[in-house]
Amino acid sequence: MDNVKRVAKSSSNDGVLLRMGLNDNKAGMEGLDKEKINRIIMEATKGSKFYENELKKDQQVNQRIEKMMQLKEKITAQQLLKAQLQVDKLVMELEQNRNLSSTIVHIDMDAFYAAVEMRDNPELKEKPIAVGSMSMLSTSNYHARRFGVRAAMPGFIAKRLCPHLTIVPLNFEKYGRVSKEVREILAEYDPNFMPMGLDEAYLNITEHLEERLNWPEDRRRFFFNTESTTGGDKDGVNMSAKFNKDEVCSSPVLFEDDTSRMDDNLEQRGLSVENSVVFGTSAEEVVKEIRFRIEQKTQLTASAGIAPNTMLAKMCSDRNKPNGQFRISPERLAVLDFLKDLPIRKVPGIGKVTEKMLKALGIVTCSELYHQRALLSLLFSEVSWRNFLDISLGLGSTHLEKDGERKSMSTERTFSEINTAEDQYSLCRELCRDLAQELQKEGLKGKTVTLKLKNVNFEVKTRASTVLSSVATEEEIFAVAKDLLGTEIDSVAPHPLRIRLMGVRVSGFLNEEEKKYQQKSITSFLKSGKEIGSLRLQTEKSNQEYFTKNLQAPHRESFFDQKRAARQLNRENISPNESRGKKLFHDDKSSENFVEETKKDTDLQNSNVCKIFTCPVCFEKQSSNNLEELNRHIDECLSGMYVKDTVEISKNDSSRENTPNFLPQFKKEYVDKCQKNKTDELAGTDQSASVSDSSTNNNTEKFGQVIPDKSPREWQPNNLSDIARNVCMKQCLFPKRISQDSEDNFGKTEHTEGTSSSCFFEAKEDTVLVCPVCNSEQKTTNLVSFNRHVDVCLNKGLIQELTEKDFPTKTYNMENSNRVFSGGLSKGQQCTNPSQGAKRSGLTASQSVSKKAKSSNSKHTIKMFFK
DNA sequence: CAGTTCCCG
DNA sequence: TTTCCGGGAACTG
Repeated sequence: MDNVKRVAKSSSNDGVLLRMGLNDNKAGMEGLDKEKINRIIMEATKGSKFYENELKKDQQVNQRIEKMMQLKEKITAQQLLKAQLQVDKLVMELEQNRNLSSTIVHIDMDAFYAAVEMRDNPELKEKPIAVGSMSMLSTSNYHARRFGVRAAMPGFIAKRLCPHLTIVPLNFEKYGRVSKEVREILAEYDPNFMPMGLDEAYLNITEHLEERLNWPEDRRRFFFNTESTTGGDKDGVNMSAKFNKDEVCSSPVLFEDDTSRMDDNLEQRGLSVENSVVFGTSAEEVVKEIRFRIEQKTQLTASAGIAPNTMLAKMCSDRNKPNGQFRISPERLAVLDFLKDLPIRKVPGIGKVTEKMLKALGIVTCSELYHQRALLSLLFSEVSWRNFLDISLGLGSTHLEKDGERKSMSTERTFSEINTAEDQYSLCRELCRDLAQELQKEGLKGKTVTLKLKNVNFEVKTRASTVLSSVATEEEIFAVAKDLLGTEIDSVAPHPLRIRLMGVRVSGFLNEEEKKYQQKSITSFLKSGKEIGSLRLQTEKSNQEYFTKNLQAPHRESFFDQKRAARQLNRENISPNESRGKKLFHDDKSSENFVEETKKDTDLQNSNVCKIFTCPVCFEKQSSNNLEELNRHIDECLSGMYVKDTVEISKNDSSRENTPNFLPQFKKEYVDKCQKNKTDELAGTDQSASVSDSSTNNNTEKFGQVIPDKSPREWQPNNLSDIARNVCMKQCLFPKRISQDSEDNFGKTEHTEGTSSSCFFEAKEDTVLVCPVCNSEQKTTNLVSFNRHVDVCLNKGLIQELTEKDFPTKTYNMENSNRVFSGGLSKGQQCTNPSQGAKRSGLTASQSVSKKAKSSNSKHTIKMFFK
């Protein structure tokens, strides 16, 4: 309760400042006059619309926290105990699969944009500078940071903090060029390295390290660039410089690391006859070499982190910033030690909001995150708490997956207030045009169009619409977007819609197959069909007059108009190609003609002509005048799916008809079982529970240990061998988040109706579960019971096997357990290294079974999974 | 699927 | 005067 109150009361000013990145502990503000900075910012901020909105958002977060705290109050000791058990089973599994064999490097250019600008303009060197505009800064140099000037701060506020601040406009082209130079170097160490934006990258140097061992010294020797750089000496001896002699950013501190390597380096430097240096073969040396080469080539410094996975590497690169590096040695204890007092905010993926939520639970550091794992598993979604758990154990992905296909593309613009419909429509069209161009570059077509609006009070709204035929061209996107916009304009009418930002996004891209299908499908026919008298498909809104008027009306002179003019020019060049397809039924159509046409459409629509559509395939009159339904019908007609679908649907329906009779009884059984399970567990008579409960071991508590807690409530280690434990874990079910409205009993929390997220505790009613061990059909469809049965079966077999073969207890033999377990594993477990693969590596065993089970009506789904 | 929120650079 | 842009992912209804 204290917590609830405290959160609710927490001063809103603090909240806003936090939001604005001031108290942001992500980057330290060494020796700053924090008070003063905060005061200045408050003065510049208070009373603005922006500030009001920040307050509002802050309140929303507070409400979320309050809700969470209420939920927390309801959690019983039993629930927590059970969660602890389950989470700790998982912890053991995760520990077992911990992979420390990769060497991942995160490279982060120091104050990248600012550094580039300083390099290219000597006058800026000693000054506080920021890159961006008066309304927004992208980054600042370290000098400016001392005044509290930071990335993502509006320039005018920065100016108040630091009146001498020089603001340099962005020049992405230049940064891109520099970035490319850096990437060329990185590629030599890992051809598959993963760039993250212009100034960051991950490398997997595991292979390089191996090869490097056999390299001759000369291959690790690099020369100072005497053309244009300092040459890596702190005290000057500037080996420069055609030009740029004086403006080298910060003095490199390349060999200033902690280790004994330092002597070697000194030695190497001595040997290097003033202008070359040889790097060693360790990971640290490799990274020093990379940073050295980056600096020689670009005169810019980088920071780096070395660790067994990407998450850790990223946090490492932050440690000795700027121009430093840090390594976590690939040992479990080193990892845990690094995390011990690390504030969660430093973890990539944990931002302001999450930080605040966790803080409300008393969690600030990663070790606290670990200690509260059971509670978190009850308060947060599966994805979230699993992520928290990974964080607190220092687990992350150990390989660099190349970023997959793009999922959406968007463009948006901020401007000073626009409040007339015509301006808004033309702006919208312009955005669509931009977007269409970009889409075309990548040859993408999407089915969902999202319109984003931010009103003058900084409130953001998004409106989306998914259409059957995918869109790609300006007209196609605009056709959807203008409807969305129209709805919004109407919704505030008769008041004007006052916006400061508009954006258009296209998502739901077609895959290759769908593209093919799309091509031969009716789409183009349909689209042109709207010009055929009998098929008027365009639906128009009441604000249509605005729209038509708008495009014919003269425009204000503005940035956008200029841009539009430029684009128009551009467009005219490409339009012959672009619209060839559609000209089947059009004669030459410029956008003006298009407007005329929509107007006609509107007229027709308004006068109630053409209410009934006729399918152009089967020539049947359609009962609905809904465009989408018609489209669907036609698509189905075309692909012949219609017939097939009907058959399938009716089949399914009949099978569903059986369930109602079955259901009530089943439910009763279920509830009974839950009740029983509950008492079983408490009494410790349940077989699977007793395995883990029969403990003799009492480890001392240490953060991150497999068996960490002495508290009687905590899970205690058992005296089974690792292999037995592991198999036991394989069957582990994870706690389900307690939902807001589930204040009822223990068993019931697990059970909610069909479609809910609790599905993974329960198979579909009409499935039959077959135990993969004893091969007998199980009566229950409750996965908890089922899993328990399998546990029991397995343990029997295992214990037998263990006594027979006398396994060494220490070494865990995956192969063997797979064998023992063969048939019992589902997809997720075939992977030898679950949870460390993909960024969010999907489902665990029990989930994937049940999710599949749920998604299918087939009686044999579960059986299949055990094949 | 639609809408919103969070997070990152 | 003045508080960005674009993208992915997750959650909710």
